[in-house]
Amino acid sequence: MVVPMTEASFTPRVFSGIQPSGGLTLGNYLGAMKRFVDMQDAGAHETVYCMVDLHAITVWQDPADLQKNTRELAAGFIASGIDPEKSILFNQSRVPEHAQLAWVFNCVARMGWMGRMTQWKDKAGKNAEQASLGLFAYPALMAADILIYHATHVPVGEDQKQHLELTRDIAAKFNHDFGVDFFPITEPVIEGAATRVMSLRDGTKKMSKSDPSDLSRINMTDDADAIAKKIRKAKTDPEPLPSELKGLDDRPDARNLVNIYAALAEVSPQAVLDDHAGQQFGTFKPILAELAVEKLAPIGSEMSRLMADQPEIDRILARGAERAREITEPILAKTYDIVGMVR
RNA sequence: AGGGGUGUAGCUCAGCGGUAGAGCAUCGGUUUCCAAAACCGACGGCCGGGGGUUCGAUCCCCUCCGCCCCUGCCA
Repeated sequence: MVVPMTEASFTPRVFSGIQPSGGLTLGNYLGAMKRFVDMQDAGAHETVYCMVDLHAITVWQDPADLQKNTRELAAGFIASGIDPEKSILFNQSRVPEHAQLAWVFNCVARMGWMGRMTQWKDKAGKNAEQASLGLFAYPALMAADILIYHATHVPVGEDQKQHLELTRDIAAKFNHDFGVDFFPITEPVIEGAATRVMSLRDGTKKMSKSDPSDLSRINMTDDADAIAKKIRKAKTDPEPLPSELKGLDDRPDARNLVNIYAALAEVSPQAVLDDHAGQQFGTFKPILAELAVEKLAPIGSEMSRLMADQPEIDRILARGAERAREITEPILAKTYDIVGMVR
């Protein structure tokens, strides 16, 4: 594998990872998976998608659950439209170069950089003493995830922007320290109209797998009845749908349902209002439920079909890892050369 | 490492020798165009683990584990 040495000649390549920590929701699907599929199908970049199990264990994971969640996430990727031949799909721990490059980056990154990460401060908080060392070092592993592929583009949500900045800092410091132009300065791909899917019980909170109420979220494994029920019980207000988006400004719950409809139907929110302005929720909800069932139930059943064939999933991931290593092995080897490891 | 505190339902806590209770959360019902609010109801706990005293331990004693605070040690 030829390692391109100038910005212009880096292979256009997208890397993105999702933690297999369980509970794929509609938010993951509309916010990430669907975009991953679009990028894959657009064909402008090579696409590398990874279940980051090594990141997951920065906080406690039950081993049996972790295995199940990893396979379920893989099933979710495939059911959502990721083609394991078009894209490279695998779980992180199967490609050891991630962890190996992360160690090198641990020695490039500075404690101070890590300590400033807002996600670290949020998650560890005042209990930093009992947080794992891995949670602190997390951003260095993430930088390795990206740079072991020389990824030029990474789709990032607002919450990951700071980590990508750090990835760029690490790449720049590495290049500077060793006097090379080896790692690309990865560009963020900011989603335009990012679909932020909010809780069905509280339109001001993000839809989350950890919300105590299962009615607050739609799981990708929910069947048609569950999907319909959750939409029927979703929080709303007493007003009919407005004809203009402005009318949703202070109606987070209503806006959320409109946004979900728009994302599922692949139209703009305004287009949804054009069709449904004046409707009461008693009318709108069943229509939305029907749409959601139509779009999501097939994905859910495909997931369970795949989950029933575990050897097939494992085979796909093993194959994905093989393909990944064709990229990562030469880049790690070159990195070791640069750093001065005798091989 | 030493001293002190603490560990009871998902969460915050009450109980303190006779095998547990509240609020909130969750779920269901009534209501409502659907929801929300309100009201009604339900679910939910080897009372951190082990040992001991006792007729009997969540409650007393010992020990282990986890967490919090202070001091020290190390750097």
